[in-house]
Amino acid sequence: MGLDKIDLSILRELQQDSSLTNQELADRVGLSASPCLRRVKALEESGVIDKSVTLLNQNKLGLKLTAFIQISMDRHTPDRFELFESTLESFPEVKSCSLVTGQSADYLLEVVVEDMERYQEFLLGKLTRIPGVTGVHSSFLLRRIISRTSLPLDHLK
Amino acid sequence: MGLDKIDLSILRELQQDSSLTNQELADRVGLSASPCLRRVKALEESGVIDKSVTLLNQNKLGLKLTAFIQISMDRHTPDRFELFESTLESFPEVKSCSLVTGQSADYLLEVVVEDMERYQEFLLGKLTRIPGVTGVHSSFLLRRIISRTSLPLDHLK
DNA sequence: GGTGAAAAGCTTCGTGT
DNA sequence: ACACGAAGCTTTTCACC
Repeated sequence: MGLDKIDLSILRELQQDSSLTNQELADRVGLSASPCLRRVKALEESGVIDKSVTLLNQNKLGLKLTAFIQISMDRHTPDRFELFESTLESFPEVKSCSLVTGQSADYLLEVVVEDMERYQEFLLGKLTRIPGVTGVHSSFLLRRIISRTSLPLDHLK
Repeated sequence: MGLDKIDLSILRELQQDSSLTNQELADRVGLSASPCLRRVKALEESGVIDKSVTLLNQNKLGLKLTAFIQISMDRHTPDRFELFESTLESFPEVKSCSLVTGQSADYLLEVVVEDMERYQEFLLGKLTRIPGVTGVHSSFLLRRIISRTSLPLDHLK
């Protein structure tokens, strides 16, 4: 699964704009249409390309509050984790949830809601009601400095 | 900027797959091609739709380590922040960087690298060399439970 | 919101470098 | 492996209803 310069160039372009036509993409990476399409298909086939999605503007949708929540559990047993994770799946407010290492927390969540009132409802009405959740530490997004959907291809050999 | 049922339905579909043809999208939301395209264009025009991007598979690219880093600064002065933020922009390892509230940290970073050795290089060679960076607390991703590129449209009126 | 026709883009060949 | 070109098809983009 060796990726050459051109493959990386294709990935870089598509990471920034998946709505490019094959012709435009071919021009940008210095190829003609057919080999370009071949490469894209191969990248999809190999799984390097996962999928293409449309990103929405949170603020325009009225979702103005982003919170990062660190959560610790009382016991580290499989049933605790399973219940927590399956419950979280049903909460639309949860943008991401990661099991992480560390003494201070077990899970790291990113939650998106309309305002502080909704956040409070989420915290008290949903999150802290899950059995096993003991520590909850919230911090709120003030300003997004960097948000790359792109992966760092530059420092790959 | 009122979004009706159909608009939300369009956004839901595109958030999951931006490679849908207009025809397929129209079928899914129960519209014919032209009004469907009209709505999509309007959503782009209004800025609700930001852009479309291709997502890559981190592991297949050899980027196997994700770290969450909490950073605190010695002083909260504009020049400190500006230098930190502009320096971070040049680090390809940084997937996201957010200025956040809280006593324990000022910034929250998500960093993606190939392995622990690269991470160490990033931490010692790059991050901690930025003036003003005092506290650095890392935790590492064990397992991704939820990762939605989608925003929660379900609980919008 | 729907229809239909023209324009543009994509796919898949084959041939040649 | 890539470039080129043409046929056949789907999609997009307009008019207009």
